[in-house]
Amino acid sequence: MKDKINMKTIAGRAGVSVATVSRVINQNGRFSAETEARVRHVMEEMNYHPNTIAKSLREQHSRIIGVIVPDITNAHFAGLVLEIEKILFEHAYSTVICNTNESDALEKKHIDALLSQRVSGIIFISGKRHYSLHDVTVVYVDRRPDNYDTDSDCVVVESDNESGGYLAAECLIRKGCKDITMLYARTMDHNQKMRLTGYQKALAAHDLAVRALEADSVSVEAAAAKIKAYSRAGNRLDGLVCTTDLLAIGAMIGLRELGIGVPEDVKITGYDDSALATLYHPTITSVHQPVRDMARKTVSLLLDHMDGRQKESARYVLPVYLAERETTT
Amino acid sequence: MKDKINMKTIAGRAGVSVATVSRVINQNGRFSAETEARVRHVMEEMNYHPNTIAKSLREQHSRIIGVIVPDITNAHFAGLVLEIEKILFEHAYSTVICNTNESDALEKKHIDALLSQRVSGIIFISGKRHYSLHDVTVVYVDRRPDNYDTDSDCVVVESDNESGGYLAAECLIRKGCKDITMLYARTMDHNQKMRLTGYQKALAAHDLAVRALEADSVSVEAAAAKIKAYSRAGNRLDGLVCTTDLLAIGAMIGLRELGIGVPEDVKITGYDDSALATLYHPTITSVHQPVRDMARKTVSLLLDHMDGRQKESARYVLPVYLAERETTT
DNA sequence: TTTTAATGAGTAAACGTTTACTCATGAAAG
DNA sequence: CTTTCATGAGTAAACGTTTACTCATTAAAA
Repeated sequence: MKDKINMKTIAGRAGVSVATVSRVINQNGRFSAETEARVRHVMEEMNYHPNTIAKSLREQHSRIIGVIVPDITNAHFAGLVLEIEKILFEHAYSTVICNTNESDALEKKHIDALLSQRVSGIIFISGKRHYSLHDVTVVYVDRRPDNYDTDSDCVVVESDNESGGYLAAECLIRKGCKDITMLYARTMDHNQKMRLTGYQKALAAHDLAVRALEADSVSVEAAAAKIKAYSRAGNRLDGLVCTTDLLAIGAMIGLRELGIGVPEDVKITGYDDSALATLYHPTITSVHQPVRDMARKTVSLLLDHMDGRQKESARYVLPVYLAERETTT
Repeated sequence: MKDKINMKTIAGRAGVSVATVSRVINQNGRFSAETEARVRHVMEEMNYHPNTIAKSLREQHSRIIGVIVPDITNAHFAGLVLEIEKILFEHAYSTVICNTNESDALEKKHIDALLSQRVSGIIFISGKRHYSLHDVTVVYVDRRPDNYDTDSDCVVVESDNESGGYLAAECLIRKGCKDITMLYARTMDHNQKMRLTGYQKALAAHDLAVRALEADSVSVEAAAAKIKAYSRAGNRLDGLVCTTDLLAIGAMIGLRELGIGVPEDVKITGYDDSALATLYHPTITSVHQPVRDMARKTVSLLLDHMDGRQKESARYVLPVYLAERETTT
């Protein structure tokens, strides 16, 4: 094993003390230009990388942010992670990713591991519960924790789900639909509820009857089954607001099997504006969430709270828009 | 600021020395059952989490693995990351995610940051270049680095792209296609080339003419444009092997605009067996890569090399299979 | 009873940084 | 010529662990 190279090595080779090397690296205290040049040269030569672990120990913070996400495979979450990681890296933070696979036990384990790592902060993407982690600043994005109301010191960044539901429903109404239904999945979190609320408000505003269908799960099969059952039962239907692009696709598959055309007979909206929405045939009208803005806001809030620049808890709701496509023409 | 709790705090409260606390935590040396109970109780009580940073500094390794990925948004990469993170976590390793966005400069920066963090290992997902990082063990997955041949100490896990190309072509031949073409994207890496090779071998084995189309990029639009131009130029076509599901979808969109039916007039295969393949209409026959196995193999190789249990470089090629669906019926 | 061995637990050094003190040098000010 | 002050750079403590040495106590062996 060849001997470790550390500051002492560099200092020795450059004929200075470790303190001076540290000062050069961090552009801190005082040092002459020629000292700097000599130190830098040796560092290059030996391909030296300052040991972040020792630095973290000394400085008492790790410059690591933990990101807890239910499933990185979900395109919407992946988009958020991508942006968050990018922005954090620009601020010289590393991102450690934690997949919980929706398991509470796994989430707990991940949190413990992050606390042991003395992460500078934690971002929960679509986190269900609010943990009051005393020593570390926490931001929730994409979903307000279920116990939001009870506990106050909680920072949340969401998109405007109620408006999303409203916009989708309003679009169908504008296109002349009279028998509109919403299709959501059984596992209904706060976001889904808000979308439902928006949908209800839009219909009420136009004196239309409010109906809703609950699929057993957020899957193509469940959506197809539900919509087929609904249609076969003789219910009239010419507009469908889905809480997810996947549900919209499932619905279309179900309707196709019944020989019902989209958008001729039934117009449909999805939610999330995922890649699917533009690739599918017909292309899907979908509510677009400002993923990049959400990531930006999340990171800036996190950094502000970490610096102590801001203390109060807050909730930010970012605007959405409707991307109109073939399913509503 | 309330005072830090560390081993000394715990030791004091439990009436033992820090060494004993450490031994209890790590189940190392000797200690009595009642001492253990007392220590554990105090730890619980104070909600103590051992400081990984100090531990890492002392033990000279971080138990962090860096995963460098071009784009976490790509479903295939996201799947790999998900599995890798899961397996690593089971082995008590953390995963720090590094998106390079295909930028060499960013990749370099990420590598420097990882080396400074003294990561225990680095996994390159679909990495272009092979870096000889002396101090850290490296495994490449999904793609063999371009300079693989020149440098020897390099561990690679791939799936069998040549077989994939062969299987896809063979399926079309079996279904009676005579005028078969491959559609690939200009940015052709080693994997794409292997798929092309497999395709060529299959056609040659059945004495069929080998043709290939190059789309300007791996996008729906480029694929649609290319396939329309090819068809309008009067070329016969009844089978199409695409190197990506996205290209397959693009091709179908282009053909649809020309009134050409899939699979009646032209049969098509995709590659990656992404979510799109089963959701699209018609569902897409696609080559399935063993993502989970690749992740497992990658992690086990990494751990073995880190332990020094294995030293030699190696290349592992995992088998693929063809998921047949509507586009080839 | 004496010797030997096993057990439980403490002491202190080391890991690689950062930074509060310190100090020598030389220039400017008196 | 003395005093003051800015500059450049070194010394050593601290961050929170782990672990090689200790050593006292007690049990087993002789």
